[in-house]
Amino acid sequence: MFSKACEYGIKAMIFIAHESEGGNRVSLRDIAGAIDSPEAFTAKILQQLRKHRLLVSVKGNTGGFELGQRSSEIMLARIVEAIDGTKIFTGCGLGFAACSEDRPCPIHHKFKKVRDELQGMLETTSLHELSQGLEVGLTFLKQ
Amino acid sequence: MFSKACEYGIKAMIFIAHESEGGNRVSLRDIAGAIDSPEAFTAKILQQLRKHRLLVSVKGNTGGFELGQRSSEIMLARIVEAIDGTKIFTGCGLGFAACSEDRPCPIHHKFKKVRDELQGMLETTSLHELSQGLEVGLTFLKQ
DNA sequence: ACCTAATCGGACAAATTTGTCCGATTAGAC
DNA sequence: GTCTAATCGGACAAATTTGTCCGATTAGGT
Repeated sequence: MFSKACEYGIKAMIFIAHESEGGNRVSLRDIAGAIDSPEAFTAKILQQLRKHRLLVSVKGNTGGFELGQRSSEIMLARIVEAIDGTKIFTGCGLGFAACSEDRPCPIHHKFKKVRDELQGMLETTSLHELSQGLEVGLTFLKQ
Repeated sequence: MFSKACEYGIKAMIFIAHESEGGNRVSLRDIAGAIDSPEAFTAKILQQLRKHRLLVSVKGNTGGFELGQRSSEIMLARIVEAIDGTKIFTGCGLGFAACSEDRPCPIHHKFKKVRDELQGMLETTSLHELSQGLEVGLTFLKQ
């Protein structure tokens, strides 16, 4: 469904949101440790998120990452878009570039319904909401 | 969403269903031509589908492929399963192997809802239904 | 000034997915 | 029997995704 990079990206953003409720900056090492991801690979993904302004980074001795906006304003859809692009929201289920209402593939209408529900879910779920689940111990970022 | 192999597999099965309404056998060459797929790669995918009894193949001069069951009995879910496995139906949105109701990842509940709708769609959509759209010119296997 | 701990970026490596090639086998048509 | 057109299977190649390494830069602490 999502790429590995996107999975790491979502986990990282949730962790950063959770840790920086009090405005704390988080280091790459802490992030990779918290979400069990390869550090160098995670760094690449955080760079992508920074370029999309979802993160702010600070270099130097006490540097690290913070959210680029308030956690309640960052929706999952923005993270997925930044890493995997919009194909998951708009792409054809059978991979056609020009599949459309006018010239639909055989599964177009049925697939669109599911795709739209996925997009709706991602567009309405904020990091704030997800970090709260962590806070109260209802959900987990590690297994 | 689906792998390229799975996309080809679905297209191929819809085409075979459509062509063999009258019991006609279809050659690999015809299939790959009809769905614009690389012939040798498509052959591998058809072998997988045959091993899962979704197809029957006949070797020799007048050989080719036919459906292993009636088109109304073959649901999309069986094809996806045969090629991509069941991870798309049961897998965690963040990639955890042991994500569950007991120890859910942060997006577990919201993701499960979408995943279940996808599965429901695939479980209730038959090849017969899809080949009818082709027949009346409402849908297309090529662009 | 120097040390240290952090991000940044480019080049590289490994793994997976996608795609190709070719020889072996099969069976119908003549 | 021979020719031909088809599937079958294994080895290989290309492309993409995932992951690693390392040197450069940055800035705080002493």
